[in-house]
Amino acid sequence: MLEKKYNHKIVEENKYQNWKEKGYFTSGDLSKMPFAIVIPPPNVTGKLHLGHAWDTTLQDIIIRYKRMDGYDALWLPGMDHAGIATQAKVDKKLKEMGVNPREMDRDEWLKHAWSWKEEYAENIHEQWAKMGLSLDYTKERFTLDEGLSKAVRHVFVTLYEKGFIYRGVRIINWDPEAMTALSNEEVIYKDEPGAFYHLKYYLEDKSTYLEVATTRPETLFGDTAIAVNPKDDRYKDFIGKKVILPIVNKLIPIIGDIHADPEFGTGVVKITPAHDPNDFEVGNRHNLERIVVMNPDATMNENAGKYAGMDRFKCRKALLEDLKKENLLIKVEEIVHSTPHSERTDAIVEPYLSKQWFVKMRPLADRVLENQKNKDTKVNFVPDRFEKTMNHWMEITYDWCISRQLWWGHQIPAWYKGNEVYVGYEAPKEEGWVQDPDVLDTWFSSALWPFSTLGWPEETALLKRYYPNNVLVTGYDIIPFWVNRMTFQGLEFTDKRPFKDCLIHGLIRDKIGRKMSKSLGNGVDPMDVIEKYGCDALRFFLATSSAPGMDLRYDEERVASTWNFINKLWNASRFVLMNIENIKDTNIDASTLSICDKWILNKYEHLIEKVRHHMDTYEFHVVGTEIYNFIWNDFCDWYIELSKIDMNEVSKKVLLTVLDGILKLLHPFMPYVTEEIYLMLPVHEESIMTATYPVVNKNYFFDNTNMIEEMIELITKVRRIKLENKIPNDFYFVYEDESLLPVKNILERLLKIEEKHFIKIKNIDISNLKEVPVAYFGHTIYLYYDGSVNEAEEQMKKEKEIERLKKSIERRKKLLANPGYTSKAPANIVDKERQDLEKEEHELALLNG
RNA sequence: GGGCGAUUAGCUCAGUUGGUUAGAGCACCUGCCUUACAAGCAGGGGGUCGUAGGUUCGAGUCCUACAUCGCCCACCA
Repeated sequence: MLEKKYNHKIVEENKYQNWKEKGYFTSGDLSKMPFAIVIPPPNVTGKLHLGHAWDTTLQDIIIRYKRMDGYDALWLPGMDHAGIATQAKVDKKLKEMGVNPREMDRDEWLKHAWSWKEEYAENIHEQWAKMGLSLDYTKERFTLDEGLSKAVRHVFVTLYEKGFIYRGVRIINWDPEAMTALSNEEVIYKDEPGAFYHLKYYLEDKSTYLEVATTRPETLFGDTAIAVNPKDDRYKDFIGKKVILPIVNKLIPIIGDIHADPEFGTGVVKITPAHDPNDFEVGNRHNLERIVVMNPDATMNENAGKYAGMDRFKCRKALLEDLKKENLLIKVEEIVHSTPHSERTDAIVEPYLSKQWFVKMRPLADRVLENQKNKDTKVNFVPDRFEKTMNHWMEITYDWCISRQLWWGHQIPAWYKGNEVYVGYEAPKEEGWVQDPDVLDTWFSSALWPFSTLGWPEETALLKRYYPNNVLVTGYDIIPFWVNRMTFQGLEFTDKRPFKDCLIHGLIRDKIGRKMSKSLGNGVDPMDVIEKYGCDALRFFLATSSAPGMDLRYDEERVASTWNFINKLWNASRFVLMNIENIKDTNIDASTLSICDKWILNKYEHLIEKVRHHMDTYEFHVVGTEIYNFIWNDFCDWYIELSKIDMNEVSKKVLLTVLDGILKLLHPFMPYVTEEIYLMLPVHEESIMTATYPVVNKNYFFDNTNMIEEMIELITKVRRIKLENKIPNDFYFVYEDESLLPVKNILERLLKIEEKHFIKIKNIDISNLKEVPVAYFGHTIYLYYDGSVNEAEEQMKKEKEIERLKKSIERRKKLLANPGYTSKAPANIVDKERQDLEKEEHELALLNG
């Protein structure tokens, strides 16, 4: 027998290990239709947070549903080496141990990194298990494993040979802390207070000066021109003359270039081609020299003269002092401007001239845009508005900087010998070739994940069977980094979309809507939630608390209320199990069903229909609401109560049928508690995981169960009247016609009517008692009771009710008199309106006596 | 500057192709320890759906404008 209260700790113990050992998570049954999802590989940098819990819960729900529904369901697990993030963590750890990681041998450093990876991978495995995720571990991959590395090399070499990968000197985003290049997507702009420094650039003859406004004065050592707009009347005559670069005291030209916006600042802009992407372009147009003024760690280099060796911000301060002394600083205008930060280290990113590897994006992006026009081959975003996010990115994207000055990652398969470059799978045989020390952007390998994990570039059986994947589930914040790149690489290398559907969810926030972050200290560890409320409660909460694509606020009260729901299910199951011990099957002769049995079976079959539909459209919040309402309101509040009145073999089988079904419907959401209860049913499979997802049984569609709905309305109404009028329990229930006799027992029980007080109207003289007529669906019953109190109060209530009915009746009559309504609205809607009108007229007539 | 989302009960959120009296959880009020469950049961109160127009027989839902909040992208000398 079940415990009286649901205990998630006992229920969740040992089940995962058992499922895993029995091989329920393993895909590969070729007799079934394939269905595949690859997990978004978490970084091996730390603990999984609630966002991961949400993302993986959604996937597990889909995969468990499909598996029970007869598919060969593959959910492929894996992790991401997360280049810059992991390297930063490993470095930090080494520094804490008193070691300077940059002075280490690369191979020695990598040993530390791999042991870090092993440690964190184990943590992640433990957390996946706690979450109950039905991952096929036999196919687990890691982005740095041999097969995936081979895929990465193949892609690099192929794109290089096609001319889609090139090496060049460009302005890139430089992270001076991690000392590596970054892609645009890895730069986060934050509004921060700063200043516009207005400087004097004197003309060669010192006759006058031009006022230049800059936010980064320390880059002036790299100035090789100043620019004005050729159409700017204030300055156009200066074009071709020269100015004296402050402090440096060398001459640089004044050029005319449209980059200078007459509306912005002073209209005069200093040009620093090696430290600004726009200036770089200007420099190209005017053949300007590029002078790099900083070292990779963002200290000033020898081109900064006496400031060499200073940090860029210390240099700024010192330089401003000197400018002031020389009377070259006009003013300091305080402004707020957006400052680029590194996503991983938060260091202020320096636009930096540097030789890097790039992917030429235009042809790859155009192919995606073209493919999205074909509804049979495009990636279907859910909700579909997120397609715009991808398409917009494809329209404006420019070349992707893929080289990173790191050790943790796929080393670039390029070798140099003098000025010669070789790109290939293996090092050239001859002596003297040196491999590029850089590694590839983490996202370069992640972009191949849907197919590289299945053995590509080999034409493996797995690839043929599970590619394209059926659905990818991720948050909208990852679309630019990952979804977009998987899509163009998928199309380029497999000629197919990587996945048919892309289910997008939002971000998880704290109770007052803030992003969860370490600095705010508002993060919630899913393992703590599981400890307190259980995995099933957390999963159901996460999956059903928001509409697709919307953000989700973590609210512990709601998790607690989910726990209550599970407890309700637990106790309903307890009741059923207590009553069906002798039942051996669920075979029911339909002719023996009572009207109550029919009523619940009919509702149950319609539930299956709705649930399947919303599961297929990923509307898990609707599924949750439907199941919740069915279990709590229909099954527990009514059917179980009704079944107590006349418990028999048939109703026992109905109880079992419905319980069995709701456990299966709930299993994808709540794997543990459903398994626990399911295995106690008198009829069951080896595990609920191997049971079949409920299919609609049309034999249990009944269209004549309205009587139960009417009875429920009557009971509710009488209960209310009893409570409102303080009617004592020895009241009389008086009926006029005999339509209620079939449910006499039910009424007596649920309304607590004494048997001898359930009477036909003429049978007894109760004229000394107070009478309350109750109308329901065209019929009337009367309550008689000793009610000498509250005469005035009741009269008021009665008048209020009459007023309400009159208004409502008037509204309905007006509506039904409107030919536009009756001719255009659907017939069933109009009929309902007529019926409701009749009902209300009947009620009004009663109240008016 | 471009795009997207949100605005519904005290709080957190749902609301399917428009169907006319807008739902849930939590909180609140009343009455109950009824033999599955008091973390429960039986009832109840509470919203002019951000504002202003429009389309329609009918608008929370569709259109236009505006407001407030948030996010993304671009720019930022």
